Amino acid sequence: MGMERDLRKGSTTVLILSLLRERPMYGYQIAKELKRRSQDYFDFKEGTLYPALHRLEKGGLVRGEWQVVERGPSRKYYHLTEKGTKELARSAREWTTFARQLMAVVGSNKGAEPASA
Amino acid sequence: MGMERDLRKGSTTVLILSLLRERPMYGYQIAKELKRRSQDYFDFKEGTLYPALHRLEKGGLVRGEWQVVERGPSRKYYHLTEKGTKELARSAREWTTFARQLMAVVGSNKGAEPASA
DNA sequence: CTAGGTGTTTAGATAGTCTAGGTACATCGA
DNA sequence: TCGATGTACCTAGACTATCTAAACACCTAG
Repeated sequence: MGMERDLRKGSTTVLILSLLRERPMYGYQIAKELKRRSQDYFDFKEGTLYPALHRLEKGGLVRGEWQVVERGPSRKYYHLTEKGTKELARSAREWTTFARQLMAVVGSNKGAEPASA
Repeated sequence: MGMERDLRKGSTTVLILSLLRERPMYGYQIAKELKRRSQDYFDFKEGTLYPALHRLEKGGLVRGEWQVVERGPSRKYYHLTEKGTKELARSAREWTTFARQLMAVVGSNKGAEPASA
């Protein structure tokens, strides 16, 4: 029923901003790094990643700069703007609240015995 | 940028199933109960709730039965099916994993000082 | 009489994600 | 040499969950 897909919706932004907080990165690198850190749990598709980066740049949260490399395709390095830093703080709080609220309701349904027979 | 909206995407199903695990409920009741328990944090809109219930029923996760009330509109009570119980267990695990993975990356960006100036 | 609460339904708009294609070049194995 | 794979970016179109906003029907309180 495509739930794995939707539960990730909206998390893309905060994940990207979180990585960029550490240092500037280019798109391909962001995807690889995220995959590595999560042991393959997060695996950004290009159709998700690049539009997201463009959206963020348009919104003024990141700024991208092309950088030519000796061998291989040029890379577009993105870094956080001041606005992006603030947005990261805001959305990190928001996700924390959301996760807490969700878990308060979902609670311990992991075992999933029906409540009453 | 509409993030509050998207972070809720996909959580609707697991929230509904979680409530129905306790006892059968009708749509309006689900919305009110969820709002109450979360101190207004969750506030299902009708355009989200009812299509979701229909989707779940179509998918065989819940079954609805009309019940006539003395005074006031009839109510459609939904209860978990066996399939729904299993799906609840699965998606609860999934959300837990997701929340853990997300927090591992987002970590403590709540304070949001840039990593290196 | 009117406003608001109960209770369900749905058409249409919005928007983030995925599929799947493209471009371009380098490297490695057969 | 040829093909597959990896790097690195871009995007059109489809999909779909959510929201807005309307409708319908009844009840109660002011």
